Amino acid sequence: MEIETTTDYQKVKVANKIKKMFGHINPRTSMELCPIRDIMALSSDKWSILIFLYLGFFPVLRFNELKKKVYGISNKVLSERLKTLDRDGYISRKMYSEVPIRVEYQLTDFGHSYLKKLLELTEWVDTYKETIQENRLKYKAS
Amino acid sequence: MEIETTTDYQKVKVANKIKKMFGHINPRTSMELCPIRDIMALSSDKWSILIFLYLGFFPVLRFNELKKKVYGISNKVLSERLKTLDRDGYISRKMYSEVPIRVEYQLTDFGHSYLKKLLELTEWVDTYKETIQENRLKYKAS
DNA sequence: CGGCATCCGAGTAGATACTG
DNA sequence: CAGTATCTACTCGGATGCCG
Repeated sequence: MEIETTTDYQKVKVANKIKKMFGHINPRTSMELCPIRDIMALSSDKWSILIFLYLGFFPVLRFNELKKKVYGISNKVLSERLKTLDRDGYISRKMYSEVPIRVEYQLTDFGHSYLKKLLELTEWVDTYKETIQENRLKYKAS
Repeated sequence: MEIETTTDYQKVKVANKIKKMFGHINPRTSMELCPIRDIMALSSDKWSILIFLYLGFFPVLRFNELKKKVYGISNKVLSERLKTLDRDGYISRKMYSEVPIRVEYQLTDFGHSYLKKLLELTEWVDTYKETIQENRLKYKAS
């Protein structure tokens, strides 16, 4: 898999985007208070990524369906993640007071909007995952 | 900040992309072995994001320069992250055997390629960070 | 200067049991 | 069914000291 070189022009464009976002990039106090990093860390941790992907694939899922699909996740962590994603507006939680109780989760429009971007990053990683494996082997050998 | 609704057509497109990436999405054993999630978790954790952004903004940085900029990071963690990013091919590490020693880090073309995608996600978050704050307030109130 | 080794504390994850 | 409660285990981060 060949990586095209990034031109200086493109690098300047990237730098400008960063500058625009973090205009206050120099004063050290501002950057740490900036919420972007923490928001991203919450919505792109290893479990949340899977939750987003599954809800992007299956429009509606119940708690135990998610638990089965997001293999390896515990009740506790799934519950926490869903609560966080609900709180931040990425997913909606609908409870039906039947017996037994039924709760359905799905992406909101906001969540879909985020997933689109997350998916692009995921696709990049998918495209280059072998490259990364090779890089690791090379590194190990050196 | 208004979120445009995602059309059903777009949702199908997203689902297809996911299916293409995780064609083996059903057998529960495959998904967990899939390295994509772990690669993403490594390169989009809260510290790595800042390292990428700073190296995208300042083309070349030394260890202690990064440490000052990535405010709050410890020697140990910075060292670990840089090693991982170097191993995976995102950054290059050049050592000059002067006294005192000088080590320079910069993004590789591979790293620049990744940063471009990461930046798009970051921009999305930057655009909607107020929305997320509002969502949290609404959630708290409910 | 650029780390690595070591130790320690906090937080987080996981397993299990239990409940409305 | 959809969680919560509890406990344990463990990873991870932070601080410090040292060395080439």
